[in-house]
Amino acid sequence: MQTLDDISEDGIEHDDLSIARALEEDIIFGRLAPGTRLTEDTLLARFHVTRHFARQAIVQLETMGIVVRERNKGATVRSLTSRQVQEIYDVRELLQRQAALWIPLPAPDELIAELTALHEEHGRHVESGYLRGVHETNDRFHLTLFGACGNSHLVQSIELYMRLSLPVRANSMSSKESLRISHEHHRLMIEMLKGRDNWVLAQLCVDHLQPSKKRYLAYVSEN
Amino acid sequence: MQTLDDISEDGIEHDDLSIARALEEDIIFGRLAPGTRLTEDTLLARFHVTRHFARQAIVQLETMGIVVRERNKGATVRSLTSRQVQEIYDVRELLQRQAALWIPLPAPDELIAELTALHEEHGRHVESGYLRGVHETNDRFHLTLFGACGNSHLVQSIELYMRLSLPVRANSMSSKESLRISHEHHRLMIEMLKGRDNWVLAQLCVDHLQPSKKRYLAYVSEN
DNA sequence: CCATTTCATTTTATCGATAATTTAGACGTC
DNA sequence: GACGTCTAAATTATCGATAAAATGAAATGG
Repeated sequence: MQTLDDISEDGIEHDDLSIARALEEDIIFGRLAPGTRLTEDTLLARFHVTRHFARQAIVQLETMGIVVRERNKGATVRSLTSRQVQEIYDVRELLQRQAALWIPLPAPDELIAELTALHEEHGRHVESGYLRGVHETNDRFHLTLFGACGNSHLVQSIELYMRLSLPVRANSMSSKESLRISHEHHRLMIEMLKGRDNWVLAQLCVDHLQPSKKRYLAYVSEN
Repeated sequence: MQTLDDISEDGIEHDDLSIARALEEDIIFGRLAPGTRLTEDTLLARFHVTRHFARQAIVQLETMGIVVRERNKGATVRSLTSRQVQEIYDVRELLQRQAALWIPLPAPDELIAELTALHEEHGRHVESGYLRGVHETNDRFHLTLFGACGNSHLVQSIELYMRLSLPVRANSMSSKESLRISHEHHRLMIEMLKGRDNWVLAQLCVDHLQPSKKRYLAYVSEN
């Protein structure tokens, strides 16, 4: 297992937000396993920033829900029990289903166009195996889609739960086959946006969440 | 209008969390109007803490969603447009309805007992006009109730949205009549917990939110 | 040999000072 | 009088140093 110390970030200017983003990526790509300790000094050394920023970044990560802090003990990458995963996904499904139901159908052409563009970029990244791009366009796709529901607070909560499920989704990034299935789901969603049936769309959005959840739960139950 | 400077907190030891709580209370009781600026120096003077804690408290309040920060400009108490209130309440209703639906009925006796105790305390505070107590027992009542759904993440999100709607709920604290109605709702909820009909309970929980929302929306529309 | 205490090390928490940024008002120019 | 520029005041952002707390290893006593 690679440790934090092996990763260096020379010559890049960092603030607390970019540190948080970098670490977020490390987690989804499995470079940082759940439970890993995150000491301020390590971040200090890796990102060449002052203690203030390292600290701030950890606070950031905590409010983003991907790190847990204990007083006077520092932070560790959040690790999820299967119970917690179940809970998180129950709420994710609730939120995303409702967002889908609230999207006015048929959706306007600009939205379709925007999503189609994201979808194509996503497809390219899947085929070329550029995981960072896959992850990023995937999230942008969903946030754009759900953004159409018109309730920005709901979208914010959806975003929060997307981050909470980061370690769960990490597994699914490894197989090109599952990425292709996910990509196909996205295509169907765009089709549904052209129609008038919110319920089918909502069901599709919920079904879309199942594979990575199931894969993760199966994975933890055998350990 | 009372300003921040008029309030002093001599002789009390504060950390960032207690400052956040104190300010939260100021907001719900209307002592701090939405839009009010919150400078670090003001908090410094009021709570006699170091800059570090004042700052931390503001960050806290920001993540709690009751304060907005702009870079290099400081924080202001969040003010909600009617659009935002509508959005927040749409999500609140979604979350609380689902939580109610997930509560296993009939509820265990211990839960009934716990809620009944809270309910009685709430009633006493209403009658004696002790608003701080009303607010606190009210929130504890709801968190205990929804906690019975078994999904701690859902409860956390419900809590978040309770805080987001703080300024909305502030209005309803002023009239004893509306507090009594609210109190009666709680009694009905406890009754429902003894039965087996989740849907009635859920509807009651949603209806319970309407008065303060409507009062607030009516209030802002006439200005 | 086990339990307990002490102590050095590691790590986080807190602080006051300084730097950087924004704001608003004074001033001059067109 | 409108417009832009320049300062001074107010305020937040950043920093390095120090304090406090937790941890684990070594020493001590039973």
